[in-house]
Amino acid sequence: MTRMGEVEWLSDREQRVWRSLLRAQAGIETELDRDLRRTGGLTLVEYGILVALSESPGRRMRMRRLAEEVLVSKSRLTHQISRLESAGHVRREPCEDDRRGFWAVLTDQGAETLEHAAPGHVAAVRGRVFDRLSPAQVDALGELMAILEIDDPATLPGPSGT
Amino acid sequence: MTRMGEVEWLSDREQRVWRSLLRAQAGIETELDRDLRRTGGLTLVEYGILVALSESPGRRMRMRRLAEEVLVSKSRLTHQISRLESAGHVRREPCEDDRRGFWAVLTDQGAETLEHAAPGHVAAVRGRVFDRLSPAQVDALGELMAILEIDDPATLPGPSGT
DNA sequence: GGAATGTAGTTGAAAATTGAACCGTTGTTC
DNA sequence: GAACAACGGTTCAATTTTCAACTACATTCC
Repeated sequence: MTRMGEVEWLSDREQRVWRSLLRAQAGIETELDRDLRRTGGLTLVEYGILVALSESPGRRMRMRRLAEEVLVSKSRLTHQISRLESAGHVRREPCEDDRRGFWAVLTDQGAETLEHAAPGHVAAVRGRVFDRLSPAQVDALGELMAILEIDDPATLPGPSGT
Repeated sequence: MTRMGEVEWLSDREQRVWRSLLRAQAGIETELDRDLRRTGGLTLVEYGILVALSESPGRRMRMRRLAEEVLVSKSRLTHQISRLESAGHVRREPCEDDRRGFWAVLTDQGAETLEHAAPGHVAAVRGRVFDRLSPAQVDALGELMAILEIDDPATLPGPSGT
């Protein structure tokens, strides 16, 4: 079907699906971000960082790990944490057993901010996504996103898998 | 179910789906952007702009309309177009019948750049999305994204609709 | 026709992001 | 144990994005 040098174009159907996907993506992100910023005083990424920390043992996480968790570059995380630090939401602590490393630690104030922001954000997520879907559709969405979130196409089951 | 002042939290299932969604979103965007930048010398947004123009009659579009089409702010579009203009991909033309307005016009060079970038990008989209899904799954994805791309929850059919 | 109001698009400065270069530490290899 | 690669994290400069004015034209309404 696909020959060397030839590229199989997207079908009309795929084209439409792809554009819907892009629009849905953009819409969800910008709306939730705007909402969260307004009601909770946080960015979507900042929120993600605080959540990750709050769920981690000792409310702390190494920078590298945290960067992977929230899917941002090392550099960006450094800046992000600096801002959160000067806002009092996070504190940096040197790592005992690896003197290159630092812990990003959620402060009480940060936890408070998070708890304050969470209900509104959850409501927004519901309104933007889950309230629109039947349970079956949520399942379908979960299945699809599980496939699409994987970076490496090699480790995949599925139609092209066998 | 939902009482005043109370917020219904996400179920475990929803939580997992939500995180998958976020990761899939981020993964798709950053990977396709990186790829497109490397092989085509364009940003995902720039690509979107050129595509929109190429498909519009006269290869041109008013700024406002274009901004809506590619889902960026007016301001950002101005800058974006300025860059594309100084790269020779786009040209601005004053609008005859509305002297406030401008056309963003795709140049031949821009069209060429686009055509050169497209195959690689399409291949990347395939690899990142469609090759991983069965036709039935593509249909399901399309249905879901069609629901989620809509901004205004009011104009919705669906489970909460009646 | 003229005052008010809305719309198209730009500007400019502040803030955020990127990417490469960098520093100090850790791990590995011989 | 010395040399060297790899890692964790920051820094700096360049680029991009954002947000709030702002200009100029268009539209409305009396």
